[in-house]
Amino acid sequence: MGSAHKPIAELFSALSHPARILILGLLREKELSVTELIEKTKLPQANVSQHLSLMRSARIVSTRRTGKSISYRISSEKVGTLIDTALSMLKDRLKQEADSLK
Amino acid sequence: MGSAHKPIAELFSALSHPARILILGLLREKELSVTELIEKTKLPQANVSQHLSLMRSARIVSTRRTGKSISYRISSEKVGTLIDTALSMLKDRLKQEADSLK
DNA sequence: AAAACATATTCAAATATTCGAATATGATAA
DNA sequence: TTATCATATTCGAATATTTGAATATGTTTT
Repeated sequence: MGSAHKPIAELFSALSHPARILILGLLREKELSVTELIEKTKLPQANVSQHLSLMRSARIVSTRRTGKSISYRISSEKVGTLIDTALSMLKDRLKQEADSLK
Repeated sequence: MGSAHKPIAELFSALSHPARILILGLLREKELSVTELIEKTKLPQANVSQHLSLMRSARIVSTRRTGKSISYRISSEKVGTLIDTALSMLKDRLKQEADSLK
């Protein structure tokens, strides 16, 4: 298996902003419209739309029209896996730090 | 479980550069000195050192002195898991694309 | 058709990241 | 100690990302 470094880095790059992690956390529960995401995140409309657009380009979310609005959803369960693994690493660190205090 | 969005984003950020993915790929096989990493990656010394320093700050690699040189290694198998999951997502996409060509 | 609503895009300013060149530090060998 | 080897840091320029404000587009409702 060759050298997929750039695409891998791009994938992680799409995950490398707190607002996007927040949005993905919400989308993990259920698909949501842009308006709902704006309400739940308290972020400005343009900002939410920009982050969604970036994640859509990176293909970590996808969309469908649902009546008036547009719903976003996570495009693969593996996105959730990535976030869970990252979270698990952070927890490991906390445990390590606690342990090293004796 | 609270809102660890920033640390999670920072972790992914540390993974969001092709040179760093390349380096991590090499370190997955075995721990390597900076000199060895420079040779294997063909990247300039300062550049390698900068990327290593960044990953060290992000705690995805750690170091030890080994005789003359300093060896870097991946600080958790979960870093490998993240990369594998990302790779797997990319493969899924290729399959999808192939399938959608009939 | 006009108004209202939902979402996207553009633009420029602010901020952050990356890079190479040069220099600095630190350890070992002579 | 001086020289050499291995690694790190600093600096400024180039590039990329993020943001808010404004505007545009597209869809429904009236």
